[in-house]
Amino acid sequence: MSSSDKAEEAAAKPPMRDALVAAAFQLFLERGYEQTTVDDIVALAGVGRRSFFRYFPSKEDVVFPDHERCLADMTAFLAASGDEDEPVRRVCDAARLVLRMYAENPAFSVQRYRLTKQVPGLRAYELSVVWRYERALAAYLRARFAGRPDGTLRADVIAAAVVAAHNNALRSWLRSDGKDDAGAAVDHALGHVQEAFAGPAGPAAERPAGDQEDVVVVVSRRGAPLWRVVQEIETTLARD
Amino acid sequence: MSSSDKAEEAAAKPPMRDALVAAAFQLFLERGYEQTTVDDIVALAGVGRRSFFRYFPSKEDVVFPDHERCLADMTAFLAASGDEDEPVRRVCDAARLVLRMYAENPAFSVQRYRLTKQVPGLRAYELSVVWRYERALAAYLRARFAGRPDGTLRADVIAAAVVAAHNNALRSWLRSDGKDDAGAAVDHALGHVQEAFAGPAGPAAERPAGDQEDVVVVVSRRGAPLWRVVQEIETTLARD
DNA sequence: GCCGTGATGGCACTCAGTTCCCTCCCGTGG
DNA sequence: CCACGGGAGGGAACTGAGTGCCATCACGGC
Repeated sequence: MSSSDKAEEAAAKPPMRDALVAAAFQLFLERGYEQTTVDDIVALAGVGRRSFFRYFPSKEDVVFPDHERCLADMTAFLAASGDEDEPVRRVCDAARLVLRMYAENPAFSVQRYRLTKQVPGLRAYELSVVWRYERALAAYLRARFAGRPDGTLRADVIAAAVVAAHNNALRSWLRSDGKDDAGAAVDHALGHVQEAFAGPAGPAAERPAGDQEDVVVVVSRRGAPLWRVVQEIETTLARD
Repeated sequence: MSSSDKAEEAAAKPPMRDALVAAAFQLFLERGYEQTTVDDIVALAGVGRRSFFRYFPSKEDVVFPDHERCLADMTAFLAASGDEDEPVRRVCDAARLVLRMYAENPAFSVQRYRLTKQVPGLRAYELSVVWRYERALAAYLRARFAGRPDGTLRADVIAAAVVAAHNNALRSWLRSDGKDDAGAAVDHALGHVQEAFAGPAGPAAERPAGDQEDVVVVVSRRGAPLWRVVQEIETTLARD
């Protein structure tokens, strides 16, 4: 048996880390997050209290054991992108990396979602994690939009919109207990964002289908005098 | 002197609360946030330790003493809005309430900005505050978009974009030490968001210059496929 | 056999936040 | 004038997260 333990340890780099996560979630689901102390966790895992804080900087970190790696993956993904890509599409693909991480362990993700939904402290921690993703996306877009007027503004807004769309789809998937098609939901949500931000500052995004006409649509309500419509068209075209 | 103290106490509802904020910021600026303990603050303010936690649920709260009131103002503002308003414009105006709060005390806001920029714990706390603003905006938009396809998605994305644009302008104003024109910067930033989201579900905002004729102008950005343009016309005419 | 290194356990400490109880002040009613 | 009550503040003691320091143990090289 000792040899099999040895093999398991060799397979998984940090057996202790996984044991702590398992023990922590068992207790969190039994008694709740705040009713569980770090001493409880290390007692169940059979390790010393000090070792817990060697693997997790804080009690909250044990709830999000793989976000650090995912964040590193995202920054690497963005850093490895060439200049030929459409930036908005690129950050949408980066966001899909996060979804993939959630989808790798649906049961775990759903459990964690239920926890974070009801524990304010965990919600706050999750916000700081999401914020780091958003800043990674924004930094990439800022670099791509550098020099453009309102480049940083545009970068920040698009990053926030991408994160919000991703989270909207992710949460509805989590609420479905992982039954829905997460990939399709995120694709759909990110599609809306790409539509909204495809044009104004980028060198025209290639549309998936259709042509690249410069389209201005003017809809006049019933009863508007024609000269007003013309005026609207003129002022609209004068802008930008 | 005791009578003057009495007068001061009568003037400001919570003299103790203000004294704690003043003492806290004095020490935070002297030694830094993490190097200042709650005991230091109450010692300088000359009050008991227990009283600190009577006024502020946590040490972080003393850094954001007026956000609770501002959040209440925003929810009241949104709740008091009639159905005739353009929702996107309405949430932009709600966001301006936050800017106004910052602009009321420029020196204080700049000091706080410098603190939150370098203390991770305060940044995390600020994120949770901002998140509550964003949820208030999103809840309003969700109610307004109820029934529309992808209504909640659109609400979440717009709320996130509005908050991001507001924060972008706010931060650049804070970095200028309160010298720039904060109102103009925020107007400009929010204008971009309104432009980006004027189309798909809400008819465009009325142009700033010009009168209020019944003319609705929908601008579809260059590069939009023709089927999208047709869809815009249909949905715009279908409403109202 | 000796030593350096890295992983772990254990102990004591700081500090945030809470609980419980005390005192003081002030107004009110007898 | 006094008794009473309630609210604001003070203070001791406690819990629990997170840290620093050191002892221990396993392992591999010499």
